[in-house]
Amino acid sequence: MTASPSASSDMASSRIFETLKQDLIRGRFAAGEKLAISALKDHYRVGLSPLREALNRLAAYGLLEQVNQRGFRVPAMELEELDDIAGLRAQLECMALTQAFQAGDSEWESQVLAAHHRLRRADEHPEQVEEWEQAHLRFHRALLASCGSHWLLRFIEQLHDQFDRYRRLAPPNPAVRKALDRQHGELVELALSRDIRAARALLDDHIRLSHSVARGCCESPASDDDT
Amino acid sequence: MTASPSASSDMASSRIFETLKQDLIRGRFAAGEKLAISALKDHYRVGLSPLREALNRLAAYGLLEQVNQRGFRVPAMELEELDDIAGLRAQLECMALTQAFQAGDSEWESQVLAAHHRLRRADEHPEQVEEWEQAHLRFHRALLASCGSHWLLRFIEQLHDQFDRYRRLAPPNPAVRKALDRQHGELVELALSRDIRAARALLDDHIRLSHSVARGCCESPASDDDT
DNA sequence: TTGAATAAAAAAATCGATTTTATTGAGATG
DNA sequence: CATCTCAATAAAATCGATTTTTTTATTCAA
Repeated sequence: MTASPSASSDMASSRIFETLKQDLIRGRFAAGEKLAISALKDHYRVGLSPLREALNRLAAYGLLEQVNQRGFRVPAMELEELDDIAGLRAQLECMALTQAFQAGDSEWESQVLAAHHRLRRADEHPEQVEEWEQAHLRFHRALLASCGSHWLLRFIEQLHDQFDRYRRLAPPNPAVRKALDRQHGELVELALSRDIRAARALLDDHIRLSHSVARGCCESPASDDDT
Repeated sequence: MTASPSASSDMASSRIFETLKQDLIRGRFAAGEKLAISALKDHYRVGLSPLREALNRLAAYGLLEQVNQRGFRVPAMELEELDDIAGLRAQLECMALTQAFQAGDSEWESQVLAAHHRLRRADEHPEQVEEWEQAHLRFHRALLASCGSHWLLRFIEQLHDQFDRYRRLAPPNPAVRKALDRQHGELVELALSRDIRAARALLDDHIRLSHSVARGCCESPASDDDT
């Protein structure tokens, strides 16, 4: 482990929080599923207290729902919500992009370039899915990092996690991946040239494309008992 | 049960969460203060487990900060952050307002009128601060409720709570209160006439006014040891 | 006097057990 | 046959005690 600095120094509740968060985003649990706390306890080899604290944090974050005296459940996945998440994500990220372009200095440019380079490297190993996912997340983070608004970045991160829950349902598609990657490259160029208008349009397209892919995959399970 | 559905049926951790949340927003704890868990336990008469779960949720919500093995602390209050919160709040609320005006039906209009009426009633009793605060929050909620985006409303609520932490520091000011209340009335009229442009400008002013008042109060303590 | 090392105290985090609440299913009743 | 009651079971929530970590206080050497 080179990249993650504070993995072993964190307390148990933080570790299990991160692990559970990733597993939820990766779709390891079925949507709507009720979490059996003692089963989680055994599976993740953690005590009850750290586990419950992590579950509470995840509920506050929106990756779990807490029902009064009935424990925790994985939120249902609905087409309507995906549209909401994607639409708002596009708006907020365009907002942040504008501010990032206006405030970004050369250090920001360097970080964007570096993150893009790592993303391209990760692209060379399609079998290492999680590596690419992390590089992808970090690229988008780097692009908006200089926007100056702590809270805007926080909300965007939250929406990104929510969006990924849906996006990750879709099977890998090389053609789409290729198109998205071209857009990443173009975004870097537009960042360096500070072309706000073009970059906004491109980022909007970028999210729209991911959205439509996720949408196609989200529809099918819902229409099972509906058509 | 008509008005307060799940007040007494909630479990202890939810009750203490709400109580602590209100106390944090009301400024009962000093900014930057470290929370002594066992003191809280005694003060609120709750057990350790529900208390810790509530603290974890509040940290995920952004009303507390958790330091690795060092417990919880109240976030510092900085002018810079207030500006961030107010600016983003204005942008997100204007966004929601536009969508609310476009999607709002007559039921929404009724709820806005009802909430405004309750706010005016609460205004008649300036000594009951909390009543007014609740009515005020509910009015702004009602105004945006029909915007159609669950996640946008969620973020706006979160920002509102953060903003109130700052706003509540300022001493009551009848003149300001009067100006704000006039704006509430004008917002209702513009909602009924669906004048999006004017309403956006007014809401922006509304937040800007609150912001400048809070700003004036936030500056003084910071400049104590700085000038 | 300062500063590192260490012991004592306090606080946070975690564990195991208990209490409370929801769920299930068998038997009674209409 | 459906529905209701009530015990039995399972699960969630909470408690009290223990373990781990940090903070404070103290000692001793430079």
